[in-house]
Amino acid sequence: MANLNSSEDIDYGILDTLVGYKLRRAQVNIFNDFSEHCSRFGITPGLFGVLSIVERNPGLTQTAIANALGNDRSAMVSVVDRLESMNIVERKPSASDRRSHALFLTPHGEIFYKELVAEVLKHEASFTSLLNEGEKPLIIDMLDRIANHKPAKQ
Amino acid sequence: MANLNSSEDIDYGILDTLVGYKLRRAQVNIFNDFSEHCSRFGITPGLFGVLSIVERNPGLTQTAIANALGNDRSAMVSVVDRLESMNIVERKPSASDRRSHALFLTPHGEIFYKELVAEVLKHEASFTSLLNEGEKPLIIDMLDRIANHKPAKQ
DNA sequence: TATTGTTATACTCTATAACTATA
DNA sequence: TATAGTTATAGAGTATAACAATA
Repeated sequence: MANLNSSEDIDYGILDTLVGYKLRRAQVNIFNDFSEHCSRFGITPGLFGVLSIVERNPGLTQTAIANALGNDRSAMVSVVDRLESMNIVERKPSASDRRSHALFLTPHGEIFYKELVAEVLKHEASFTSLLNEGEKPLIIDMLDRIANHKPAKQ
Repeated sequence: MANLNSSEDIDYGILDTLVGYKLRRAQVNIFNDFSEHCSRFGITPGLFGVLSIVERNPGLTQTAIANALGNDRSAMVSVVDRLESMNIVERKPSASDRRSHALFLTPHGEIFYKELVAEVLKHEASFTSLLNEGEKPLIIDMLDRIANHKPAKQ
């Protein structure tokens, strides 16, 4: 009897030629591995993005960070709440604008982030090992092109 | 006064070197454009994936399709319900196993899918135009490697 | 015993709208 | 008038567990 559940004989048709579909499958797999690596830190890919921006750009506002990451500022609230509750990030009143909060890593956050980055780099190396000489800068360049492409509305 | 909301001067640090982060940004952008192109069809990237598998592999069970797409079979229920309510897909009783449903495109679904593919190919061409000679097969190959990589648990 | 479709459920992510305090 | 942070809310996507029918 034919095995209707085997995925070996599946014809993916056009999906095998679509960059978007392949991007999706790759992104899900690499994010799952990231999450496994960083679960002991309690850090998800989204939290890591915020931490990385704060670490390199201390004093930015929540809205600036949301814009940098392409997210809505409303989503920043619970993220920063979580990072503050973990004693990794702190909100400080902005000197120039009393509406906004300036974000900084705490002293513990600085140490935490360094250990976290070491784990992230292990994860990254595992995937980078799949790429041949010169392929990593090339795929990052291609992904930048795709990420920044804004087709004209029709 | 310094503009804390400009994303021009942001230092992305390690994020600029992480394939996972770049994949995420690229995938979000290309999925948004896909959704805009296909909104008049009422089709999301996820629905398109199911349709493409059904069209090329008529008679597969819901579980087989979920496995092919890397999703859980429980998520197939509402997806197939939606596609049936749109008269695009139909569940037929499996001849060999009365537990399972065999999925097929309806006659209208066949026409619908052809028109949909034409729109998807416009979307795809817009992004493929960003890639130079030989880069598309290369990025698809790299994305396949990343999608299929299963690091040993540590 | 195992699998299929299903249901109920829950969790994350994301986005929108509206409010307040400030600018 | 406009903006920052916040709150409430809602939708999509995804996953787990359990159940009835069937294998």
